[in-house]
Amino acid sequence: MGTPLPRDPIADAQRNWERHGWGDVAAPMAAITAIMRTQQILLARIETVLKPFGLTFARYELLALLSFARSGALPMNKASALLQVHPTSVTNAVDRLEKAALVARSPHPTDGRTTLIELTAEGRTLAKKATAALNAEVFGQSGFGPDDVDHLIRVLGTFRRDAGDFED
Amino acid sequence: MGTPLPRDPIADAQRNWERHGWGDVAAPMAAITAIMRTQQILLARIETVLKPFGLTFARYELLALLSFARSGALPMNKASALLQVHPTSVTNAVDRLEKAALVARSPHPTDGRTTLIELTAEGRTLAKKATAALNAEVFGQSGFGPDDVDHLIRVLGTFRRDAGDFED
DNA sequence: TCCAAACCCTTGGATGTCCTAGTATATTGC
DNA sequence: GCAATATACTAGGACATCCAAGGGTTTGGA
Repeated sequence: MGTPLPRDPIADAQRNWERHGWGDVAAPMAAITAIMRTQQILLARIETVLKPFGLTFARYELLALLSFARSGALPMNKASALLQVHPTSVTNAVDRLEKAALVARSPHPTDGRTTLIELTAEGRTLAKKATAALNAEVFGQSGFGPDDVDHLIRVLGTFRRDAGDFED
Repeated sequence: MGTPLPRDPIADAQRNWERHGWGDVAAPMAAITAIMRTQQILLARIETVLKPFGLTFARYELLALLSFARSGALPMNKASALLQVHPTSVTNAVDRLEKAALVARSPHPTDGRTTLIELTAEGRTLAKKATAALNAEVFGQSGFGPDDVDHLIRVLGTFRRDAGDFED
């Protein structure tokens, strides 16, 4: 959380794995650990950019998703599926966004079980601003070169498909 | 979280970005989002394997780290630095591991501020078993090919170094 | 027709992460 | 030698995620 370490702790872990006779899985272990750490770093950057907007990444993702919906509204279960998080996480996010008047709940016109989430005008405005900030300060300066970006998209896309995220 | 989606939600997001004039950052956005989602999938797999051992990933990481320490003991601040998590997260993990009799706190011999964490015999045994399970069920079946693993290690290693994780 | 099964959302609980602040111990500088 | 600063850990709070369980609504088969 502070000063850079003198050595890469993940490379050290990989060496430890090899030293203990697990050389056959040391590399995948290191790759997976690196993904976990990279996610942590990226999430921290994103949260830093979103904080001035009063948003967290979870809430931003929901706002962004709604802003792309044709009607500006989505059923909660649909949002849960598209964001690939547990339904209770959506409930949680909607509760907070609704308190902030960025989204509103409304009953589904024909299905009494379903609740629709809809962007408010403020919500739409804030989503635009937050997206501009993220594009400028995170996505536009990811540190990944174009070739690496393409490779990541391809490799992780295959991984996610194999994991059952989508069929496409 | 359920059935596979008909289409890749991240590819859809990338298309939405492009459609709204953010084509220059759409690809990095997709790559970063893919990293976040991949981390989520991997973490879920890991937690599933560790659950029978009564461990979470956070606690496992601490046990594994200690099992590689020469003396079998580490100062909490050292563990925090190596695991790259906030000191309070280590306090939290140690609290629970200590309750489970897997680690023990002891005072540092010369520095009264420092607390050492030490593996118990049970802790060392459990760490071995959990590592074997993770190697067999997660790292050994990551789904990443050898070339992809090497590429991920290299690209994410550069990213982490640039992000200030280490100097090496 | 009507009741069981399926589905949708919410509540409550467990965990983990971070931040802020507070207490105790070391180190430093005058 | 002592006060000011730095370091180490912990307590409390805000958020996020998941799981388990409960109450309301729909659907579908007997």
